[in-house]
Amino acid sequence: MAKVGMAKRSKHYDLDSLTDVSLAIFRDRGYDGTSMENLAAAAGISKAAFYHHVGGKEELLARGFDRSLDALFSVFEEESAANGAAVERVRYVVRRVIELEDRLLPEVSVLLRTRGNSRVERDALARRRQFDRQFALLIEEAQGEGAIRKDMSATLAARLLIGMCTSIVEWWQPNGSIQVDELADAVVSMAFDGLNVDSVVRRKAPRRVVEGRVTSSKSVSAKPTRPPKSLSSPRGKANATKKS
Amino acid sequence: MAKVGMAKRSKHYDLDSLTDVSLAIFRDRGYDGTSMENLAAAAGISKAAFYHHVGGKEELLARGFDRSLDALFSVFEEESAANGAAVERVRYVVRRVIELEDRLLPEVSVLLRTRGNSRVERDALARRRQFDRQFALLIEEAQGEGAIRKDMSATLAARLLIGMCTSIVEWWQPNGSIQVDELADAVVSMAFDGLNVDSVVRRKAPRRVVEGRVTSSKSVSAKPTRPPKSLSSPRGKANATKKS
DNA sequence: CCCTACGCTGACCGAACGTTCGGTATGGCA
DNA sequence: TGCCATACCGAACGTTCGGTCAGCGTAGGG
Repeated sequence: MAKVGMAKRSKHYDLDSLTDVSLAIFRDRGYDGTSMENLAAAAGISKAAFYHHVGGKEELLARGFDRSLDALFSVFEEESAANGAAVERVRYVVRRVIELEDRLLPEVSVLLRTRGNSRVERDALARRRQFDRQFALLIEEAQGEGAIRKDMSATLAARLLIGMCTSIVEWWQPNGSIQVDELADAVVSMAFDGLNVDSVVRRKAPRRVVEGRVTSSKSVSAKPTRPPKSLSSPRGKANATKKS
Repeated sequence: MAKVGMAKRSKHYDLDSLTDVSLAIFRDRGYDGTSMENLAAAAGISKAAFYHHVGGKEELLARGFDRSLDALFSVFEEESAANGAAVERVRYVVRRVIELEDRLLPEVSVLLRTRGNSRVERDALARRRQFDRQFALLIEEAQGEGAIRKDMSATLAARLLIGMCTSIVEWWQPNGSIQVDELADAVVSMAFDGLNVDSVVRRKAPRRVVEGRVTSSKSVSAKPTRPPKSLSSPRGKANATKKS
């Protein structure tokens, strides 16, 4: 049980970093399309050595699911998601989800692509559906407060809105040319104001306008309180090689 | 070569119907998560019998890709997508894409989930990216005509818009309680008018308003010329059984 | 009534899968 | 120095994969 000094002495691999690597590979080959050989190669060790640190393929998947789902649900617990006008809470959750997609891109991608072929996957799907339900409830609340149009069912609006958010993981690359905040602004703005030209000019919210144009061309719509820069998860590197 | 009367005599399986079955299974197990045994079982025949009709697993995938991509690109060729105001053409394409997702749900689902693990998949991805590029061009054109806000890049707007559309395949079920037209209306309306309460009341387009409310609570925004009810593709039935 | 062509089967193939095992190198501590 | 836990490897495990094959039953034309 001599664990003292372990973290220092062992300059080698640990479950967390191998999970990082694995999820990155899962993300771009798909879980079923990834072999343990792929993962070991990406980590730079043999398959057997890989198994020395990792319980199995499905454990890695489960850890990825937990990472994203825990992060997703914790959003609802946050101050700005629990108090205030429902619309603002919706906006806040949307922003936080997008930030999560940036910070936990592989985890969220893998979660969103899961089809429920195993027990682990089905459990994750159930939790995810629970999240969607909770989000739809928020939308409904905002409708009740008269802040979101009622001519569309809350369920449908919620599906389309989180659908727009989740589709981001398909093309998003962290540390790319576009900033996460810009992206979040764009999504919130498009979702609430629409793409029409006159969308920007709103009478409802007080917004400074100069000669018929909004003063800032970027970061349009309302900005709620900024979320905290907390939580864990460092990202590992991985060099994958595709087959065929 | 006595092919006369074949179609009549052979009341059994053909490539097209087996492709239908296979794509349905691919849709809910994922391509890599599906075995030929799964497909044969879903078709109700032995694996060997299945191979009697089908060239191989990848052929089925390729046929699915072709079905969706051909249908997707043919949308651009249609009258309403080629002529008129760019915004209307955007709206039209969005509607047609949603209809395609309804009519070719398995095909489109499989296409959208492809990760490029083989030559066939990479080719399909390339074609799909080409579609997205063409769509972004349309958006750009609409911006140039002053019909879509310019404070968001055409690329980003295109990604979010088609992202909203493509996310539909994750939960949509044909012949469900909600109609395809309603869905398309909702998407177009949310994308262009936004979710804000005052979104419905627009000064730009002439729209009848009674006491500050739009006359119709459903089917809000503009409706372009209806697309044709053409093209092929009957759907087959399949009873899949999950593993684990 | 036989012949042939076709639809289909069970038995099977080599390869790749996830996983395990026997064994070796290493490095901190007794 | 000797010891042992740890990190790692090559090889192989049993299973499942995508795919093949020789042969069987039968329908239809001669």
